[in-house]
Amino acid sequence: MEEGTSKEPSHSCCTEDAFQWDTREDCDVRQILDRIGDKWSLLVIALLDNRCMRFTELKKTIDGISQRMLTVTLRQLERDGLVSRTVHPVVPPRVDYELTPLGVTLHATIQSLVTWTETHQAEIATARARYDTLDAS
Amino acid sequence: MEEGTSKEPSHSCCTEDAFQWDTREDCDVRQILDRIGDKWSLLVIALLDNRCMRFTELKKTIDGISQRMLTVTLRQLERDGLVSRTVHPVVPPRVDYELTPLGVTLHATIQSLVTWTETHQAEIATARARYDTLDAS
DNA sequence: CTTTCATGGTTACCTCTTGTAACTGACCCC
DNA sequence: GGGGTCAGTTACAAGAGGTAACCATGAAAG
Repeated sequence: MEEGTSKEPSHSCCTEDAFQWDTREDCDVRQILDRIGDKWSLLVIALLDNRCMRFTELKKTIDGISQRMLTVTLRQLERDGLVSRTVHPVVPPRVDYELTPLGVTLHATIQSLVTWTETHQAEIATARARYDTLDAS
Repeated sequence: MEEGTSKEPSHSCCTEDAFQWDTREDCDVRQILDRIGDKWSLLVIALLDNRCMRFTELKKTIDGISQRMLTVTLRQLERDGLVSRTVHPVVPPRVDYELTPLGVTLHATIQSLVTWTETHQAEIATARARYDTLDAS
């Protein structure tokens, strides 16, 4: 009944037409997704919603980020052209971070992710609770 | 001219009305974003587009993922109620992974992220090249 | 004049997460 | 009975990230 003896080449039970994008580690899409999908970039972009923020302000706002990782994350986002970094030659130093036009286009998508999360957090909490009780049985 | 002497409480140069969501490390939204924004979950969900896939199939498709991390990622997604795991009691074992209805709602958003990445990869590549040459000067 | 403080970092070190590779267990085929 | 398949698990190495201390500058405080 089950054709799982690995003789059957039809490995997928539903549609066969594959994903249309490249999953190779060295392709552009993967490299960009790795950046977006790291621990902090998403949060930084989500916070920089049509306003600029200073380094310390971001650090205070993003609970749990270390100074080093905020620096690293912002440099990467700057390198990707998503965030602009403006140094004001004053003392104490003042550096403003702001989304670039490209960053703004990404912000919209990321915001929808955040919205999804807000909308479905209760369902996920329920699923987790159920999974954990099943595990304990 | 520059009011950067830290006497000014108005730390933001643009709008002051803050982000509406919680950035605390222990809040639901952050925990879910941490899951979504890890190295592999995004890719798994993106690939499970209205079809089920077997473990080995996912492993072959997602270039660079290790067996261990695929196991861990799938278990987490299952715990979150985003992916369903179906074990067929055959030999050799056959396990099908599929998006749950909740997972499908997330897939739409993640797909828009992938689409954004595809659309703007050239711009990002350009930005990176420019940044790197500036750095070398 | 000396001390203190603030900002936006950088550096050394140590921990925790992830990758690597070998092993398992059930059964089929040869 | 030796080798192959699938879906893992385990021990260990490598790499990413966290922690805390330090730096430069100049204004303000004493």
